[in-house]
Amino acid sequence: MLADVAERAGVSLATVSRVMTGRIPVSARTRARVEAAVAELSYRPNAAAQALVNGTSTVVSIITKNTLRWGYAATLQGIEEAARAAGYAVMIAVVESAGSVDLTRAVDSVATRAIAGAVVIDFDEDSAAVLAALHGSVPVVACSGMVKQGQRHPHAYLDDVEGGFKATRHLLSLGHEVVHYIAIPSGAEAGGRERGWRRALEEARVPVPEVVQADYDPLSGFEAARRLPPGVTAVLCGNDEVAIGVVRALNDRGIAVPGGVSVVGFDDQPFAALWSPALTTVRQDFRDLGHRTFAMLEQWIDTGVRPNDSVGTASMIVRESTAPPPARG
Amino acid sequence: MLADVAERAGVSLATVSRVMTGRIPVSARTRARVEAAVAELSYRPNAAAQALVNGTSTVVSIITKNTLRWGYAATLQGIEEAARAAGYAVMIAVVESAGSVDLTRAVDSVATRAIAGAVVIDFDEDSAAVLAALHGSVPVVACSGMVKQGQRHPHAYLDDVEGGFKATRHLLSLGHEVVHYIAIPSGAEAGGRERGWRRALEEARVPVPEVVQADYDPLSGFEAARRLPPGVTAVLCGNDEVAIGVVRALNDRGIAVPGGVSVVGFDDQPFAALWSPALTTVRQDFRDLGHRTFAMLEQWIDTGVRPNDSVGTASMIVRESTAPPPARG
DNA sequence: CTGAAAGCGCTTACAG
DNA sequence: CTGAAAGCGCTTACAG
Repeated sequence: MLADVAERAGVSLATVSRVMTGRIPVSARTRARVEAAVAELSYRPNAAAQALVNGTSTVVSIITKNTLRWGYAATLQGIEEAARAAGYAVMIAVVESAGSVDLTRAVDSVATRAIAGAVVIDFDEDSAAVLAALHGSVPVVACSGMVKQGQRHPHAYLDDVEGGFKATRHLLSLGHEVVHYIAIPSGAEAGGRERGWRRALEEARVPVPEVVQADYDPLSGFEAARRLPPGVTAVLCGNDEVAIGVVRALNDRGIAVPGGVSVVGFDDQPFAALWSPALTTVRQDFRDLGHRTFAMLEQWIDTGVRPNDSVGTASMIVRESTAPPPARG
Repeated sequence: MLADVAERAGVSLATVSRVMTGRIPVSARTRARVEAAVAELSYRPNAAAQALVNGTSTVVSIITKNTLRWGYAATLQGIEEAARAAGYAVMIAVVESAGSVDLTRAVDSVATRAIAGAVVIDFDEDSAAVLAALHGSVPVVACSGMVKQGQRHPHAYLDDVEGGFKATRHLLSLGHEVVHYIAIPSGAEAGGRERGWRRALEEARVPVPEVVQADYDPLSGFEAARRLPPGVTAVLCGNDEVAIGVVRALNDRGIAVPGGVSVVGFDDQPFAALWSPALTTVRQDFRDLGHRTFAMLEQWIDTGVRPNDSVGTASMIVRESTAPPPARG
């Protein structure tokens, strides 16, 4: 194709290449001729050939377990935005399980593709497994909900521990004597939330009840709420969707929120503010997490120096679903 | 790199290439030697070189305006799943606006990258603009919420018109005399919903009230609800999130749902079933839409013959947010 | 069954 | 400022 342009413009391949890359001086006349030819032929360089000769590419790969759930999708959006702004195209590789097939695929996606770097959304154990299997041909940066020491790859973090801690403190300060936790599936992210909850209870020298396990969705929250022991007055949920199910289950049993039980969510999804009752929750800025993660990757690609970790903060959003515990009967 | 393997195994480049591609007979002994060398060197073929020589690639590109909102994200997930199952890697190109920069980028992403084909999530005008600008170097399939005639590219459809129609019929059959519509931003998808609503009203020879415009999010639904005229008894919303905001706005004015006003959502997002009241809504299977879209693309890539359009169906999910209108005061 | 050689579409020293 | 040539890492006729 380059050859077509060269012929049309009456110059050599090299010259066309020079005006396309724009790095080396070309006379104005020649440049104009070439540009005209490019336009007439609506020529587009072949990315594969460029990648081959340059040894580098302008694509980055995002490795993730999921693309639909709020935390993942919002983080993905943040990464994509930042990558696009920096002129990179993005590939996405989904690792559905830690099975060797999926893992190999994901690892290959960074090893065999001509990519400039990769980011892994390290929110769960499957992504963590991929991360562990990634050996450094290109820069790889990860993001996660909980600060972990001794990671092989640089990380951008959200502070889920702080989030869980603040939420639990909030409930305690309202006068609740016990705060229950309904967990989303474990992995780094959930782990941090639970850990913050536990720490707040321990610091307050208050009993730490058994964790009730849910999945990510509202229905699992609904079912988990049934497994809550009697006498509960406050519950922190692993995410807002679970909280929705919990509130509904409570209401169905004739228990008002927050009159009978206080409920706190996690994430501050868009619907949280408009729920009835509006959900008290912990806001995590996943999009910013994505921005930070990509910024680290870009810096690494550009300068060759491994970036430092980055940490975000969680903020408490108090709305209508929490209140002091009901007076003892 | 191939050369390293060849040297290590004591064979020619061609032989290594043959065992890698597996298409041409190689003696068992040679194959074993090569495979051993591949393993020892943990050799991975360079995708750029392969793409260059093969002229084809195993990546498909997804072009979309958004990756976070429910309809887009669920469709994206469906496409990705199907692509992965078929052995394709996926790139994603986000077109944030119809501005020429964004448009050019998106078009280039299919023109310059070595891709096997592309799918565009044609839910809005910006994606439609990209679609219109795509001229056929590789197969391109689109998906959309409303059947449109005379499309240049094959489409997989959701039947939003049917969905809007069914929802409106449901409200009418409950005894409502007027059904209002709160629209999400227009573009193909929203357009179909509105069209179905309008058709149901016209068929019933009932007045068609003015459309109230919202955005995609709950807050915009909340605000839109304030612009509803007095005396409303039934409202169909462009999506579930808007419905959430509408319910809340109504409640804040002391109007019960469904006691005072019936509200219907659209999409059946996971939270809809656990809402209070549980949301009556129209289920659209976006994930299946993604599967169908990719299947069409794959067929086109494999057989070279342009696929036929595919149409899905919308189903009505009746829950708690709809009821007969209140008795006249 | 296996090897030597050409070629995929570019970029970039190296000469002029 | 511009061109001829080599080379990026593979695959695939073409000979043997």
